[in-house]
Amino acid sequence: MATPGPRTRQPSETRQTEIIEAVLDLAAQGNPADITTADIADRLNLSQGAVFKHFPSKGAIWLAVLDWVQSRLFARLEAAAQRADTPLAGLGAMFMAHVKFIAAHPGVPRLIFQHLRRSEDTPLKAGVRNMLARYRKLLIECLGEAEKQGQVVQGLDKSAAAMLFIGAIQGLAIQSMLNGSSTKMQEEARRVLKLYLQAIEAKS
Amino acid sequence: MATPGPRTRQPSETRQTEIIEAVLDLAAQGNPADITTADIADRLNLSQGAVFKHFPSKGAIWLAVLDWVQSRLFARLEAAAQRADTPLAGLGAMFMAHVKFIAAHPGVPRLIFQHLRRSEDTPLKAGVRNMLARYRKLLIECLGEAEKQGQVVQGLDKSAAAMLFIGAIQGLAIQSMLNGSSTKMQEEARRVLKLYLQAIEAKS
DNA sequence: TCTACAAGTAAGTGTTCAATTACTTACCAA
DNA sequence: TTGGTAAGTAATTGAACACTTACTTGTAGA
Repeated sequence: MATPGPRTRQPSETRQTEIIEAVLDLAAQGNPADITTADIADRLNLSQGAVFKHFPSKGAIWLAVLDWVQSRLFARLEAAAQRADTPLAGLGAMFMAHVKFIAAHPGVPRLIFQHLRRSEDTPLKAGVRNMLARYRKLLIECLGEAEKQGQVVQGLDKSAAAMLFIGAIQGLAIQSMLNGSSTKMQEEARRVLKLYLQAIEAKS
Repeated sequence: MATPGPRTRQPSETRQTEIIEAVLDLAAQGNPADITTADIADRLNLSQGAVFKHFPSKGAIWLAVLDWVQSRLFARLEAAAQRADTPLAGLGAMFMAHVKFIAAHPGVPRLIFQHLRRSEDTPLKAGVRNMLARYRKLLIECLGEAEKQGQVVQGLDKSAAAMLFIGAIQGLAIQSMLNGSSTKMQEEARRVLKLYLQAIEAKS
């Protein structure tokens, strides 16, 4: 038995991951901005004050969550790309992997958008920007490979293609945030992806 | 002279529009969630309490702002579409008109995303959803016209095409929110639009 | 001119929430 | 066994903020 009775006295490392998971769960249900340290504590059956034994501030929690998201998401994206046979198939696989990730963690888009909104340069926003830059780079590499192999039109505007790719996913994410259900999302994603590929594929 | 000296004692209707403009200005500078009624009052050289002479609650202010945005945006979109010669040109004109609107009112995407984040169904969120539905409908009509005239591929997935259109704009909006400058946005928009049209245009 | 009312102010109230404090308890190593 | 420390609690603090209240003032219309 791993956790007998009411969980007490976990090492800080464990608590930190528990807190991150709690935030993701709470973000999936409601407005991330409304998540309080008391909400987090409740979910772990802890007192509100105990949260601050494991993170120095609430901002530090957001940073840790962002870090978690980034490492998990990119692990999935890169794995999907490498499993594919061709660069273009890799792009498609990344698209669907990303959509799957969002469906599995519905709180993530909400979190991202929350930090985007601030116009000052917080560490949070820098983290989001960094993540998007990394994403663009990954996409442009893939597109470059595809161009070499003649899978996409020669002289393709790869920067614009990356932007449209990310925009398409963001559009889907927003759609699922609006109607609250991510059930149809997978199917819609397939159709949008198909259309996207029309824009970049080498003409037959 | 319309406004001599320190403005005092304006009719409520005037104040209401002043408040809406103040909110848009403040949202352009910072996090909309951080805008307080005191911030708004400061900007109009009023006391904080005076704001509530013109709106019953802060939520009513958000609703009024959303309404303002919706009516202005759609006026521009529809005008752009009608000025164009063909349905496809109309789509392009709408795209650029929307981007221009965002560049002119950088606070608007922030406001929209703010209300999207809540998962409960607030009137605000319903308003945003309604606006997006109206947008989709407008796009699908345009695409239908273009299909009739043979400007786009026959049997085009118009729903997916509308989604990709909106996603592309959202991607651009997020981009400009991230780097804080909307200067390059117009140029990037042109390139993304060109790519988008590749996806739907009838093959020559 | 005067008066009713819309528009304004200043000073609260109540609540929410992050962070702190003072204290307690479980656990591990010597 | 015992002492130090990491993990926990309950209670409090202080700031922020939406909204209210009691009162004042400018102004349009009779």
